[in-house]
Amino acid sequence: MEKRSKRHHTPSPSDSDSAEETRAKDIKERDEFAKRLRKRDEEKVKKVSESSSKRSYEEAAKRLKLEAEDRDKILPKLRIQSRRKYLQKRKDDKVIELEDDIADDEYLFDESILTEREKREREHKKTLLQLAKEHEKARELENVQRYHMPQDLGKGEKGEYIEVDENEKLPNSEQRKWEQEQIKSAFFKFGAKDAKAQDEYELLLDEQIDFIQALQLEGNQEKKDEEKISEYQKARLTIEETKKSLPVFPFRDALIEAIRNYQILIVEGETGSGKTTQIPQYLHEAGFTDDGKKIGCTQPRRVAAMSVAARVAQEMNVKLGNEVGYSIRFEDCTSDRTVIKYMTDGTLHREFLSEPDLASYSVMIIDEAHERTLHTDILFGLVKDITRFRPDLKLLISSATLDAEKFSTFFDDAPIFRIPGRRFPVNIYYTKAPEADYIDACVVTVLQIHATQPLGDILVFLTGQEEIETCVEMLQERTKRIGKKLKELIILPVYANLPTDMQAKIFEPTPEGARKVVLATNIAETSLTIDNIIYVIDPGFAKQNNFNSKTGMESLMVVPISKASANQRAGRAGRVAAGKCFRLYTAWAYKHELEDNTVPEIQRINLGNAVLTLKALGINDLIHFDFLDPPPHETLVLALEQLYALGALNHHGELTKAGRRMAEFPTDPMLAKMLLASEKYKCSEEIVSIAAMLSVNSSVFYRPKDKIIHADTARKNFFHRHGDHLTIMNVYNQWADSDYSVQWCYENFIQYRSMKRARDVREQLVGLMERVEIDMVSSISDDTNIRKAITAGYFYHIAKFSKGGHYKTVKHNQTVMIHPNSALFEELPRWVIYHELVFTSKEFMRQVTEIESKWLLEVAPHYYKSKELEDSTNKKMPKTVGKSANNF
DNA sequence: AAGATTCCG
Repeated sequence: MEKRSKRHHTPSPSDSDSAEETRAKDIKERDEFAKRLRKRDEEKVKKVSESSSKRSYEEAAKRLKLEAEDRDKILPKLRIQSRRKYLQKRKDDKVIELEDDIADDEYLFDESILTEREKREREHKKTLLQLAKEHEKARELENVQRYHMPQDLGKGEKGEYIEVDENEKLPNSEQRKWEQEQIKSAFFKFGAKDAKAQDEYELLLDEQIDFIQALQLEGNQEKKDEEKISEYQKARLTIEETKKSLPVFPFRDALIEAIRNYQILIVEGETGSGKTTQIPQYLHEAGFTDDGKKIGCTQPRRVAAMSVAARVAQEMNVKLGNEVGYSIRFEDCTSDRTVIKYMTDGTLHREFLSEPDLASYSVMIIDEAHERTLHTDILFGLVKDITRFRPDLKLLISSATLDAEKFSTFFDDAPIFRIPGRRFPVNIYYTKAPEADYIDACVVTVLQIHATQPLGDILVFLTGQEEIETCVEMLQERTKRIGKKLKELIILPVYANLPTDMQAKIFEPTPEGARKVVLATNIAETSLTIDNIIYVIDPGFAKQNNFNSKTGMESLMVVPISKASANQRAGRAGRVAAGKCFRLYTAWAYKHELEDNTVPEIQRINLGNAVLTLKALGINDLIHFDFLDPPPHETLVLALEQLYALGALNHHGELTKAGRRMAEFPTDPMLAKMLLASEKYKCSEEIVSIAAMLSVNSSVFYRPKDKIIHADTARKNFFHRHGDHLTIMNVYNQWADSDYSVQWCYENFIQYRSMKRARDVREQLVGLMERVEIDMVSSISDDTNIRKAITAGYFYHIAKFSKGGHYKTVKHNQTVMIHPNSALFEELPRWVIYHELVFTSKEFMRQVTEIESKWLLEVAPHYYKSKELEDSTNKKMPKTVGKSANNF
């Protein structure tokens, strides 16, 4: 608190008596509020368990599958099966809904195919030109000897590149030595064994890249045949036999014994060992649930929690949602009978608010701990603390390799239990020299593999949608040029924003005699697994989000991946047979330029909500909270400072009643404050819609390349003259008026998926508003009230149009700009409030709304003095008459 | 005049 800027009020000593009184009163009210919450929770648990124990298996399974349908990452096989089943079964509402969904999907899908084709033809010439240019560029950069950032490309100036250190050039440099040590076989040349193939391939391809084979990623499965048979047999194996065939099975008894003997155990097991599905069952069988307590297991992803729970329910032959269940946001599929509960890490984190001692659990398993999500990182500290006063609680931290030692140290030297995985060896190849243009290098490598390597699908890791699109175009162009001399190459993109049906294509089996290339973002690193990948191409980059707590600005940058990430990528080649991974960087770069591990999320993002939740859990000293890797000090200070300014903490750093209410919302504290403020301004209906729209990450407007003009005019039809918050409210309300129609979204260039999500979020928020005792009321005719409520939450995010002709933030006096997508881009009002600050090509404010400065004194008198809000010039700002001011 | 990586509550 002491770091607050001096221009803000500080309570003066003379106030202190009455201040003490109000503080005591507030804390009393807070505790009473908390008590009411607890009571409501108990009632809710009763209700839920009554209703869900009645629920039939079919119903539960259907719910799961419906959710799965909605998700993008489920195997199409499953989808087809489930669709068929539905059609044969009862034709209840759910089925009709599902059919509609499918029909809608196909409708959208057909359209996108058409436009794709159109686009391809139209841009054919353009692509050729681009290709030529890029080749030129690559040649120019040929001499560059350094692992570099990809955004350097395109700047086109040699001078921007740093040449290698002189040392590295020396004949006996460390690099050389090291590489020689590592190299097992000589140069790996494509098709070297087959002279004929080699000749043919030289004719086809005018470029090639030399690779060097270095280390091998150890596997423990030797022959493919063996696996093939077992794969075939697996289908006919009984569940019991399948369970026995898992690598974890032989360790069953030893594992149970270890858990009996130690309170905390680190389980190190590779994927495919069966640990996630089997260990909870072993513990259940061994009597860990006899006392009426549960076994909990957290997962970083929703799909994982659902599908693993479904699998375990099947193995145990029980109804999903009864003895085995799962709990994720928007959906709690558990009952009072549940003894094995899978959930997302975020769900458990929130659950702490209602059950801070995990009293209903006998064992808690934190799975996939190596992924180091924000939530698991916080759970580490919380759960470690609990084991101190609950000796009966067992704790398992489950992680894939490498990090186990670190976890062990953190958890007071807990023993490490190792379980082997099931994986085939992967040979790793590095480039001999660094590649100047890794997109081009990817294309060349794909073709090299295609021309010379035995059949098997290829997975290429790129950083984003745009890169993937250009790479797809390049590959299409070059394969066309090569013609029929090579076998068919099926080129498929995958990234999160790709429509569901396009995503599903990557799961379709590759036709006989053809080869599939999947161009993916790091979505393919963990979130989805593609069968039959034999070759992986890894340029070594990914996009990463970073939060700068000094400026409060987020940025998305391309950075080199970590060694851990590189190995995860390589591992994707060894799932069905021995594979090969081609790294488009040198062995030297891998060894010396890549970090061991990716910086954990907790050190890279805004911690506002996390800090509030911890405060609500009664953890007052956050600076000394037991973090595995502590977040930057400034990030914590900023979060605390903001919470104080928002009134969530009092000047003693204690949680206030407002803070306790805010903690109920799974959102950024400022957004939570805005929701609370809607009570005073009688516009909770509108604010809840705005909040829901703000939390779907700006992917509401759809903007296909070939219909940019249509999309932009469609977007402008929603514009509100006072700004973006009211614009997105317009979108939501009109969509609701259309009865949540898919067709409406399509016509208005709105992403249906985002809207659906906004609707889910909105429903949840409405429930939470009731929980924090706020009535839902509407004030649609008065946008001033709505804007005041927004201001009450976001008074930290104010910018003022200055004399220099640009905006400056009030807090940091930092020059920022209105994002070109904003409704106010051409308006330039004097005072604006913004939702977020993002650094891309410039410092942009995203989601901007006009306000009046006097409101700041009304909503945040403790934070603003009238003096600093005075306009330095008395002249009115000349306003551009926006052609786009199209109000409702 | 910009441009979406990925999860999670």
